[in-house]
Amino acid sequence: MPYDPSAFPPFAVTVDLVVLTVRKDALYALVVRRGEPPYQGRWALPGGFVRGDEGLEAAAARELTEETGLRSQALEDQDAGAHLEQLATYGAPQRDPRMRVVSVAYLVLAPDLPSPIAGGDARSARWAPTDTLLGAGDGGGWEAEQQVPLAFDHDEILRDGVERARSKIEYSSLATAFCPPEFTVGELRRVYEAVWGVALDPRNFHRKVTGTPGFLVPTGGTTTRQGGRPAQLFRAGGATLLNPPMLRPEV
Amino acid sequence: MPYDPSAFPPFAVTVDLVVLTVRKDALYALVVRRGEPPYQGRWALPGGFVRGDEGLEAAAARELTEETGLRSQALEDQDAGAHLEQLATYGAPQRDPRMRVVSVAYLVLAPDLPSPIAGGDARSARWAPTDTLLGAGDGGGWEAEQQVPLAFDHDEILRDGVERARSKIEYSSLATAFCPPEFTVGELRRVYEAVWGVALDPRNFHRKVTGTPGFLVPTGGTTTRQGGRPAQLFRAGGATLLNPPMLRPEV
DNA sequence: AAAATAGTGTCTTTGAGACAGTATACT
DNA sequence: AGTATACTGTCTCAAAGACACTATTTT
Repeated sequence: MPYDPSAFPPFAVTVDLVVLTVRKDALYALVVRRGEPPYQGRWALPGGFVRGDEGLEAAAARELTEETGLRSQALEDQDAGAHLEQLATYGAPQRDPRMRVVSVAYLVLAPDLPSPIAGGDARSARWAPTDTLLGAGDGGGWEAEQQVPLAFDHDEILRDGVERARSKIEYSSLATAFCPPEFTVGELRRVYEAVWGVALDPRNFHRKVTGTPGFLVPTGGTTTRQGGRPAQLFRAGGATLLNPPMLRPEV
Repeated sequence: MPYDPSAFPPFAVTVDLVVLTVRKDALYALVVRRGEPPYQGRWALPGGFVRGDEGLEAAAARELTEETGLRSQALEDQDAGAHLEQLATYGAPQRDPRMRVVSVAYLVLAPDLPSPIAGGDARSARWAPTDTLLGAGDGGGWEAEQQVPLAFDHDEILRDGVERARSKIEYSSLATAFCPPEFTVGELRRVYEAVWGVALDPRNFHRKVTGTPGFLVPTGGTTTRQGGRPAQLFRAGGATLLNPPMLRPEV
């Protein structure tokens, strides 16, 4: 089979973003309302075309900034900015009725933002609980939620993104990407509880997370923003892989 | 930013395959020799264009069959056929000097084949140790191996594929994909040792692997193909996720 | 007999999970 | 005082790793 560069079918390539955050003890995803057909009026994941001279991750970072005002952090860069990683690529022949589109999905983990969506059109973008978006409220049906599935195959993409986030916080320190730069052990625990949808023992969690080398670095400060006894403040340590890992209960 | 389907830059979309197998206690990858420029004469990962009416995984399975004669197993299907899963997508603007190409890489785990490459051109395809291909023989340099890097960004893709295989056999039963339909505990252990590049205690490995529910099912037969006391034969059990996982030493 | 591989048993250490109990804030 | 959150200590159980020992084959 010779490699014939002149005889290839043309594709459109897009990036779609699964932007997750934790608020009100639940996992939320960013969705935008579609203004044109197909799926006009339906909610969809933010995304757009990759430009002709632009890398895939650059396109994802650009869309992220355009839609949320968030800056993604380079993989090396610590602090400041959301975590961005490639999720998977979706290219079923009929996933877009107009033409052949291959979409490279990216996963973004961001701290809860004071201003919900900066830079975007507030009427056409919102944070929605992933449980609601995926129709898990009740038997898995959409009807009970009076909610309609996301456009295109975005339900599948979102489901894959949520599952990736759930498993990655087990063996990496990525849960800190959902937290502000300084956070308490209790706040980190609520991130795990929201993402996994389980309750964790606060005492064992505290002992485990502070005992894992490189995970947390105390900043010296304390806070009482949760009420109760003042809690020590931490920032993310240098470790990216956790050893031992955080184990998800009930497996 | 309106969604304008008429104004998208055209891309070529290809699939590239990281086909891994274990032979002679080492991890091998399938590479093909390029017949035309660019990178003429260099080794590359097998792959090709996605057709206009073809899904991505279908394209990967088709290329796999064309290059190796292997059939991939559907995700549901057990037995027979190699494991195939999406790895990642590579789309740097200049990764192909001729045009803009986005390549969706797939990872294939296959048992060692009696006939190295069935169906392909034997002179232009071969199995090569991943260590050699990645220049890990010696300080990471290519010179010592008298070997040249793979074409395009295929070194990066291969490295990602090997790393994915290494981590997936930890918490899934995928190591059995490297084994024939019936295999012994010792053969399975040699797979782990080859993929991870470490030595494992045969006794603890045996106790652990036979004690993990759903991992192995005894077939009743025995074999002495390894010499020594006859070993029980097993086939892969239904479990895909291992609990507890196999832990990679020295982490 | 010697060597090789298969398989079992036993001990020690580590870590997960349950949970008692103490510390320090707010109401 | 009562309650909420933070943190420490202790116990038990499960599993990992080290390794002695037995079993059954080939050379």
